[in-house]
Amino acid sequence: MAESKSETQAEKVRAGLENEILTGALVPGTILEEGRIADRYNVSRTPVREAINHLVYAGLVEKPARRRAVVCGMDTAKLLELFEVLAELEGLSASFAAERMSAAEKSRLKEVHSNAMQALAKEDGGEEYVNLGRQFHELIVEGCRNRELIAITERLANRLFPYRRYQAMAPGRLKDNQSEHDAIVAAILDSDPAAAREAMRSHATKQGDLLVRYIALHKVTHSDLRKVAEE
Amino acid sequence: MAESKSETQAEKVRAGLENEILTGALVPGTILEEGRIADRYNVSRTPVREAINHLVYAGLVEKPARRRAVVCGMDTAKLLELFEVLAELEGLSASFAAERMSAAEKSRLKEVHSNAMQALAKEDGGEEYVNLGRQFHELIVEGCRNRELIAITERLANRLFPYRRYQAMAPGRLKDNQSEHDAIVAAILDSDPAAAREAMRSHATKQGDLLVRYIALHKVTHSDLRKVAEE
DNA sequence: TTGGAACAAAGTGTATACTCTTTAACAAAT
DNA sequence: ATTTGTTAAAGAGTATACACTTTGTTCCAA
Repeated sequence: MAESKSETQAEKVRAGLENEILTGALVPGTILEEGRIADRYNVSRTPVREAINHLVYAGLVEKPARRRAVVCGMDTAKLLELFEVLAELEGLSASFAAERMSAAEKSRLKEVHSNAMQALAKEDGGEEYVNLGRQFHELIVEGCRNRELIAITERLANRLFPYRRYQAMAPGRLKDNQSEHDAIVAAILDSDPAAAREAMRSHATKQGDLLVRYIALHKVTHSDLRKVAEE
Repeated sequence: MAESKSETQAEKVRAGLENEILTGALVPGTILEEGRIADRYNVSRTPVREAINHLVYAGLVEKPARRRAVVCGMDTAKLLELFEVLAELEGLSASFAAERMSAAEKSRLKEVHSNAMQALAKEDGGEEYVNLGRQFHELIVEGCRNRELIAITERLANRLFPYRRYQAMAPGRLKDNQSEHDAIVAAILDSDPAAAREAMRSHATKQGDLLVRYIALHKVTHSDLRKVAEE
C-alpha cells in the first residue's frame, strides 16, 4: 500500500467505521459486508475483519459466526439495561472523584461547569452545551483514579452516545440538566462521596428515562436518529 | 483443514489459550508469538491473530501495535483497582438479585450455599468448596437480570480468577467466607437489596484485600502462581 | 568493558487465493 | 398463495506469500 505511517490499516478502518456508526451515517441494522468495506477503504479484507472484531467488542456491531456483521440495533429494553448500569458506574466514579480529585481537577470541573452555564444562554440549539456536558462527564469519570472503571464506563458511554443526544431535546431539559450538574459539582467540591454518587446516579438515570420516554412517545425510527445526528 | 465442524479455528485457539492462561500453564509475561502458536495448534496465523485480539479485549493479553503479544502481568496496584470495581459490580448485582430473582432461583442459591456448608467439612484442601463458591457468585450475578451487567462482571471475574484462589489459602478463611455468604443469602432471600449489596460488596472487598496482603507477605512470584494452579 | 552502528534473523501487517457455508432466487408441489 | 427443494451466487474462514518493522547479534571504536 501507499501511505503506511505508524497507524495500522486495521486501526484506520476501525476508527472510520466507529465514526460512521456514532454519527449515524451507518444506521443500526446496516449490514457490514467485509468485501464492500474493504473496497470502500481501499484495503484488503484482513484488516477489515480485525476492525469489525474490535467493534463487536465495543458493542457497536453484532456478528454471529460465519454470518455477516450488522450495526447493533437498540430496543427499549436494552437501552434501559445499559442506562441502569451506566448510572451506577457514573455514580461510582463520582463518589471516587469526590474523594480523589486534585484541587486542579476540581477547579477545572468548576470551570467547565460555569462555561456550560454561559452556553445555556446561547441560541445555538444547545450544541455547545451538549459538548460541554460530555466534557463534564468525562472529567468526573477520569477523576475516579481507577483505570479499569474509566475504561468500562467510557466504553458504555460511547455505546450510548448516539442515543443520549435525544434527551437534550425535551423542552426545559437543559435547565434541569444544569441544576442537576450543580448538585454534582457541589458534592464533589465538598468531598462528599455519598452525595456525589447519588446526585450523579439520579442524574444519569433521569437522562435514560427521558430518552426512553421520548423514543416511546415519538416512535423514533432509525432514520430519524440519523437525521438528528447529521445536523 | 481436516475436521471443521461448526466451531471456527479461531475460537478453538482462543479457548485453548484462555485455558492455558487461566490455569497458569502460560505464566504472565510469556511472549505469544503468532507463528509458534499456529504450529502448536496446527492452524495458520490468521485464526491465531484473531484469537489473540480476543484475549486482548478480555484483558488477559497485551499487544502493542507491531509488537509481540504477552500474557498480562498483574501488579498490586492493578489488582486493587480491579477488585475495587469488581466489589461494586458484584454488590450491584446482588442488590438487583435481591429484588429480581425468582423463587426457583432463590432456592437454587440456598441449595448451593448449603452444599458448600457440607463441602467445608471435607478434607480435600477446599477444592470442592472453591468450585461451589464460584457457582454461588455466578448464580447471584445472573440473578440481576441485566445482560450488560452480567457480561461486564463476568469478564472482570474471569480476569481475576487465577488470582482469586489464593485468598482461600489463608488459615480460617473458608469459615469466614462461608459466614459472609450466610449474610448475603439471608439478605437476598429477604429481598433486601441494600443489605444484599453491602454484604456482597464487603465480601468481595475482603477477598481482594486478603489476596493483596497474601501476595505482599509471601512475595508470591508468577511461578508460584503456576504451581498453585496446577495442583 | 561499554556504547552503539550495521546487519541478519525473526515477526507482524496486509494482500491474495481458495474452500466451505450461508444467502437468496427460482421452480415445483401442496 | 404459501411452502418446500434445488441450485447458483455471495460471503465468511483459513492458508499462504510477501513487504516492512522490530528484535537481537556481531563487530568496531572509545
